[in-house]
Amino acid sequence: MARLSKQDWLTAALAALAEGGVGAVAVVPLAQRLGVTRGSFYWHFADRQALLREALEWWEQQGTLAVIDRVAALTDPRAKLRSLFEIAITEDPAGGLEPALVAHADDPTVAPVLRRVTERRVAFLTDLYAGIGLPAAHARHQAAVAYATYVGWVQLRRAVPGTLPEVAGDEDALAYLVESLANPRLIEP
Amino acid sequence: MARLSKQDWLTAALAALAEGGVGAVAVVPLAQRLGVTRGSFYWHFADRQALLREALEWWEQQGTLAVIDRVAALTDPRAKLRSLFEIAITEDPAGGLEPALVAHADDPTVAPVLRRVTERRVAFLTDLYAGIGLPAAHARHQAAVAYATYVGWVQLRRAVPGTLPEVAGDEDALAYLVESLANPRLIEP
DNA sequence: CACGTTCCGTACAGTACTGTACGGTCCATC
DNA sequence: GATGGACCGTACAGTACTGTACGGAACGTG
Repeated sequence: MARLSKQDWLTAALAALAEGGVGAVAVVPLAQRLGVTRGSFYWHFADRQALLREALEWWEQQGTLAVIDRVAALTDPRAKLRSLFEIAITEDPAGGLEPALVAHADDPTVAPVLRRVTERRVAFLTDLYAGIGLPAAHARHQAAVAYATYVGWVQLRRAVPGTLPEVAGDEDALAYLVESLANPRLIEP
Repeated sequence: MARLSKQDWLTAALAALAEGGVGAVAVVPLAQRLGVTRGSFYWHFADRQALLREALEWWEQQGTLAVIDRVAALTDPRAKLRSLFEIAITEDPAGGLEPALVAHADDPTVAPVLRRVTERRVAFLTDLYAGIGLPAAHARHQAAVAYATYVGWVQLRRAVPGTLPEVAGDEDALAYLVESLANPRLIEP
């Protein structure tokens, strides 16, 4: 398992990030897990932060845009909503990475990436809700609520898996969640 | 500001926990912020983990049970729901502490506390939803969704405050959120 | 005002990590 | 089969933290 590429370090960094947060993206532990010494790392990257930055950029490209593209291919707006939530909830873009990112949102390296991703996703959601007939402000509110639900759901699945079986694979609960988000009540503010 | 009590260290620990997570509950930085040296700490506590444990226990007592008691005093079940969400969202029990805890859910000290709190809250929510007429399984699902929304909401408020004005004090969005959670659709799974 | 308790400062030892410098190894290519 | 670039190991210096040991100050009570 000798001779690593830059990408090896990036994927290892994302895995560590998902498990232990920003603090876990440390050179020594990663090197041990990869079976090399830090000599390898400092050849590929300038420093610890460079690794973190590049790993996050890679995730921003892969994880977020890919899903949006897949859903945008559909035509029926309500089908788009259902499909989006199903994909987002069940596929779990990068194995519990999101909770870790949200948790370290104050980190100067994480913050801008998280900001961009959140913005893009909520904007996309807002469009979808507008597409099924919600007025503008209404759609924006519903998008915020729906995105919060998504964030909380993956967060809980990771935090208390045994305690809350609903968030961890229960078919009925999942269907309920998707329907709840795809069919918002038309509440007058 | 000399001569501290044990409680001084506990509250300082909770503040640090909210800001920087479990890793920020470190003796040296806390001592600096409190204007003393570590000599003080090791008189009050056996070690770092003792501080973390006692701080979490204190939070579990204060934060969670108090809110439930206040809401339980009301009679109308739907008013209970509204009141609960309003309190939970606006008062923010302990200043962004929850996101930090969820983030470090794998920490052996955090895990049991978080498990108990989540269990208690979801059970309480389930009762409330059953109280407004939802059948049992339905109520449980809705409780999970609602709690996820709450978790995500406070999480987002802390993570991307500028980006998502909805989650940070917007009156209309807040009202929309509360109504969404207090008036679930009656979806047949 | 002595005196024990409560609380804090300081010094020491130990651990885990970050960066840097440099020497060495593997490997394709010519 | 030598040569140069890609890759890794090792040693050194520096930082930030945890615990422990112990001496001493501050304080309330007799």
